[in-house]
Amino acid sequence: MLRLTKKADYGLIALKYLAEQSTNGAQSAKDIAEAYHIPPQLLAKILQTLAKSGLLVSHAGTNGGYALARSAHDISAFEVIRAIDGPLFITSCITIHGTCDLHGTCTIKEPLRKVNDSIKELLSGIRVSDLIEPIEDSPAAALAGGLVSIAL
Amino acid sequence: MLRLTKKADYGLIALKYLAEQSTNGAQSAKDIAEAYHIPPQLLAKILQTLAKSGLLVSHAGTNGGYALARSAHDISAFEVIRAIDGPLFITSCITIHGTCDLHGTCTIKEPLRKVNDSIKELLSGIRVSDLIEPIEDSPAAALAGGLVSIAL
DNA sequence: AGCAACTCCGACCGCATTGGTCTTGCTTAC
DNA sequence: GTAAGCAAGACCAATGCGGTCGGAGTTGCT
Ligand code: FES
Ligand code: FES
Repeated sequence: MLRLTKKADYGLIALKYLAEQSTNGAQSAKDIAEAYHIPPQLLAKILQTLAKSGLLVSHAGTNGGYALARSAHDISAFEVIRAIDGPLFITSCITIHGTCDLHGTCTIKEPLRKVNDSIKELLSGIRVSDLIEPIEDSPAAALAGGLVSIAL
Repeated sequence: MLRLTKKADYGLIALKYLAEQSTNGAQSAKDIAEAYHIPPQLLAKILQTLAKSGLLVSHAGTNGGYALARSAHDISAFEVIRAIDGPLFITSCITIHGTCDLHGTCTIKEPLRKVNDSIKELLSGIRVSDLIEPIEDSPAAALAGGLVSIAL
């Protein structure tokens, strides 16, 4: 259930790496790929997507590479996933026609949308800076992540 | 992102319908399918899966059909989704080998697991009975759904 | 009991999406 | 000028989802 695509997974790994190495200037796609043993060409394409979305800045040429466009503290996991996997959402009702086949008959559409929003809130509360140093169950953790209440 | 399969969607619809019609005895898969204009054979298979998972009880023969195994108040959305889509989780690292290719190198595995757990908690707090009468933003809603705090 | 209708059940198949690769071209530093 | 690196597109293989088919079992009626 609720599978996150591998591309998004790779994207988050790369983001985290770039956040850690932010002092060393730009990092090439090849370097990141080798550091984690993931297909270089695939990661390159992912980074391009992220760059087009404005999350990364790219610099071509020798000693070029990618760097974070904003501070690691200011990039949410939700943005990353949305940039890579597109605005797909939990309601599978998005067919090619743009709308669900069961336009009026589906009765659980609205409750699921609420759930969807909650998950969105949850992911928006997670920033890449949080991935670097996993804050254990400290009081600050609840504050950092935020509280998500699900109301049907 | 985070797409819920159409099967699970159909399953939830069926569960809701069965909960509403619980007084009228068992309902056949064909009846439910026609009520919502979804492929009958497909829904049949979904109901079979749910029956095998113990969420529904099936009764063959004339005037047979399916009925809820437990009270609608006691079946969570999480159980339904898990029964249909299997125990797939947000970490896409479950290859055919059973474990991720990046066994030690992946650094975001643990944070994502926490997120996964939070979503699980969220879905577990939603019961089929909640789908029937959508409780608007009442104070009881927060109580019913529970509060989910995400702590990395 | 025998029959017929009805419903569940398991196996099967086409297709969309995803993960991954290759080729080509453009930009920049040295 | 040349090598390092990004950018962009087409292209391919496989997983798994959505959907379909025929069969086995059960119930109610005569
Ligand atoms: S199937 Fe379209 S809203 Fe549920
Ligand atoms: S890719 Fe396996 S844990 Fe992230």
